[in-house]
Amino acid sequence: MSIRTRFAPSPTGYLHIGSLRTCLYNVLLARQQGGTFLLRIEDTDRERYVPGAVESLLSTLFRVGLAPDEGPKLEGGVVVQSGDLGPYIQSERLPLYLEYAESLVAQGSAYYCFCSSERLDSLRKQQEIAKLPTKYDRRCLSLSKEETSLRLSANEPHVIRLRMPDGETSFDDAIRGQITIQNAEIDDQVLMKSDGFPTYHLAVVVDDHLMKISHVIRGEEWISSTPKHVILYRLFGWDAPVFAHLPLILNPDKSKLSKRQGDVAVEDFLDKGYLPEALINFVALLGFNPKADQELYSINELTEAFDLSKINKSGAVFDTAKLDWMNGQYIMKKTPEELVGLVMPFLERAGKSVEPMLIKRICSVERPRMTRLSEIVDLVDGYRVLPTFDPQLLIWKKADVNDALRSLKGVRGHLTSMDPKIWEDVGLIEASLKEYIEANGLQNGNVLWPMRVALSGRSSSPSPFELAWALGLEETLRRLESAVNAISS
RNA sequence: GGCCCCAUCGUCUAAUGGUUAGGACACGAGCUUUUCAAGCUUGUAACCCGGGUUCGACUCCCGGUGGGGUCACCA
Repeated sequence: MSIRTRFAPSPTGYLHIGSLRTCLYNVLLARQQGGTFLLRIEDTDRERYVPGAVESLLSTLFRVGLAPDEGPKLEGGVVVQSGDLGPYIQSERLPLYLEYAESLVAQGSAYYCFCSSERLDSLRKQQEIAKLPTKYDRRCLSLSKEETSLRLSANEPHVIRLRMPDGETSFDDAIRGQITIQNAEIDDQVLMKSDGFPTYHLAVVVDDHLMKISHVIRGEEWISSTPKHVILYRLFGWDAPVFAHLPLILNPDKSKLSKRQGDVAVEDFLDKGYLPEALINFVALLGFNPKADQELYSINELTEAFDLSKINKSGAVFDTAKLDWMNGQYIMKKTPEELVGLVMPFLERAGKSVEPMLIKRICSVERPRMTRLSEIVDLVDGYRVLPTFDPQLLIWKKADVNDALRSLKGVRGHLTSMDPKIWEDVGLIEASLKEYIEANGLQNGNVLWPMRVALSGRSSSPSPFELAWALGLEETLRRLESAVNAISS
C-alpha cells in the first residue's frame, strides 16, 4: 500500500507555526516512504472566509520548500489544481458531501434536524445550569418520516446529524497507542450544516477516504474528535487511516501557542529574517529528536531520520532564543553571495538602495554576528554614514589622547602610501597593517582600537581590516581624517 | 465540571530495568583576541509525589498531584 499523507489547513490568511510542523511531518513521512504528499483546503466555514488566503498559504508553503505533490498550487499567481482525485478545495466538493450524508440518513445512521440555533443555545444553557453534559437532546430523531419530508419540502432550514451509535470506540494512535472513549460521551454531530456546507467531521472523513490518505498526522487538539471520525469510517464501511496526533506547541506559560503571546505566523518569522531552513529545523525538533547529539538537520537528514514512533507525547514550548541561535548558525553557513540575495528583499522593503559591492562586503563582514536577515537594514546605515560617537571612545584603555592621535595619523599615512590593490582582499589589508605595526614597534591594540572606532563609531564591530575593506579606501581615509579632527579639538 | 491526553535541567530533548542521568539553547567563568561575534574548555541546573512489581527502577503497574486539550450548524 502506498503512503499518502496530507496537510489540510483551513485558509486563515497565515500559516501557523504549529501547522508548519504538522505539514513538515506529513511531507517527511511521504518523502521517506516514496509516497505522495497532498494539500487540501478545508474552507467549509463561510463565515471565516478570507479573500486571498489560499494564495498566501500556497506561496508560504512554496517559500519554505513544502509545496505539495498533489493538490492546489500557484501558477503565475493563480490557483490551479493537479492530481486525479480533486478538486482539492472542499468548497468545490459540496454535492459529494451531501450525497454521503444522505446515504447515512438512508441507512438510519443520521437524521434531519430542524432545531433552530436559538433552541440549541437555550438547551445548552439549561444543561449548563443543571450541570449536565451539554448535548443535543435528539428531539428531531423521533420525527416521523412524513413530518420530516413535509418540512424538507417546505424548505425549512435543517442540518443532518449523525446518530451516535451505542458502545465505545477505540483507535490506535501511532504516537500514543490505544485511545478509547464511550460513545455516550459524544454528541450527535452535525454533518451537514444548514448552509449546505459539510462540517469538518464529515468532510475530513469523506475526503481522506476518497483521496486515499494512508496517514493522518495532525495536532493533538483533534484527539477527542477522532472517535467521531472512526465511527464515520465504520458506518461508511471504509478502512480508517493511521492516526498520529502530534503534541501541541506551547506558549511560555504552557498554554496552546497563540497569537496573543507573540508571533505565530510563519510569514511573520520570514519577514523578520528567519531562514526557512532554520524554521524547519527548529520546528522539526519540537517533539522529535532523531539523535542525542545533533541539533542541525537539513530537510534531507530529517527525511531520512523521521520516525512516527519517536515523536514525543508531551507539548513543547516554543523558545525563540534557540530559534535565534539556530538562525545564526544557518546564516553563518551562507556564502556572502547567497547572503546578498537573501538580504536584498529586506533592503528593498526598507526603501534602501545600496551599491551591490557594498552590500556584498557588508554581508561578508557582518555575517558571523547576524542572527536575523532583517538586521541588514540597520547595519547598512553605519557603512554609509558614520554614526556620531563620543571622541573619547577613540582612546584605547591602555593609552591616551596622544597615542590615539598618533595611531590615527599613522594608519592614515600608511594606507595612503599603499598600493590600492590591497583593497581587493581583506587579507592583504590586514597583512599590510600588521606589518606596519610590527615594523614600527607598535602595539596592536594601540593602533587597531582607535582605527575601529574611527571607522565604525562603535566599540564592538568587525575587525578594523574588515571595516576598511568594506568601506573602501576613500571612505576609510575620510573617516580617519574626521576622527583626527574630532580628537584634536 | 465531564471526557481525553501528558509529566527528565528555566527551555528543547537523550535514556526503552543496572549511566557519575547525556547533548543543545540560555546563563556564569576561562582561553583566544584590537572590540564584539564565532570557536575551544568549563560551571550552575532535572528524573512531580506516594505506593507497588523487581536483586535493582527515570524507565513497568496503580493511585494522587499538576499541566494541557476538548466538549459549536469553527476548523
